[in-house]
Amino acid sequence: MTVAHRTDALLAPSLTAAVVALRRRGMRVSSTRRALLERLFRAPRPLPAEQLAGGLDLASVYRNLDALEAVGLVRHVHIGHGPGLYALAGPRDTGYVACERCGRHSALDAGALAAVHAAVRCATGFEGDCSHFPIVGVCPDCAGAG
Amino acid sequence: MTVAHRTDALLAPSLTAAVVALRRRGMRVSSTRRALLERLFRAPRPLPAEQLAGGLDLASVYRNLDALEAVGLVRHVHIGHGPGLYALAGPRDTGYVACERCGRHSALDAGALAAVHAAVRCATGFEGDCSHFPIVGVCPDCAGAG
DNA sequence: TTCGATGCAAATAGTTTGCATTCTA
DNA sequence: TAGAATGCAAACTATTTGCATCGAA
Repeated sequence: MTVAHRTDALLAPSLTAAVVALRRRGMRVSSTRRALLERLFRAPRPLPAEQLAGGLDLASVYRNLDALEAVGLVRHVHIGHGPGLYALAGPRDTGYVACERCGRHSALDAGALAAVHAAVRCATGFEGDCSHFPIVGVCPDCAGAG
Repeated sequence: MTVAHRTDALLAPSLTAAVVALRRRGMRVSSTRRALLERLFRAPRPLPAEQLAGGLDLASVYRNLDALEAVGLVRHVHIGHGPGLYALAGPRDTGYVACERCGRHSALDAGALAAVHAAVRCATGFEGDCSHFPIVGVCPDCAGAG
């Protein structure tokens, strides 16, 4: 059984759609930005900026990731140590679980999210927000791989 | 209603107990280390190394926090952005919720933790580990303060 | 032909490491 | 008095910012 990198639909289902979305916002589509988008669409899992850069200027990559995230096309995950991991975004307001070994993340369905929120709220009074900072754990693949 | 900084017992309930625990491990109790421990016992909430240092050498503080954490007396929390936050440790294997605004954290009781784990496992197959990387959210105080 | 995006370099925050010196056990 | 811990300085990683230049719309 394989764990999907994304279990929900992308906000922009294709590179073309993403480009259209950007232009609609008045944002330009430079070669660097297009290259970054292509890499994001090809990425099998959330990746650190440095890995997404691969030759592109790191500062530009960070600026682009910020811009794309501000527009809602990209999301980043902080899993404790190590660099932030970036991936194309699905719809907001979902909760996520991220693997602390490989960085993959998976969405929680509405029921699971409600159950988590209820347990947390009831035990502590906290309002959990797993959409920006996911619950960290170990995915089945990594658990299996020891 | 006030949110407790720690809802569980400390591993070392007093400075004296902590010092004894260290010596039993063959660790020395220098003035810097003792000062750091005092500050940890006085801290009303998890604090960044820099704040715990306050005059002490930062490098030494980091080395000490690492050493104390290795021994299990201290635990640190990463809440996305910002520096790591350090606090005296309670018993392991508990789950935690951390406030992304003020850094306070609160333990999940066994029932709540089991509920969270079950929801996460069932929805995604992931094994959540909220003891090292807590669930991030907003505590009642911060939520109230807007 | 404008102004958003780029590339380079330098700055920053948080943390770690090297090393000679100090001090605890 | 051995070696753990310290303090200072320098290295390091991840990220941000300043600025002159370039290029997409």
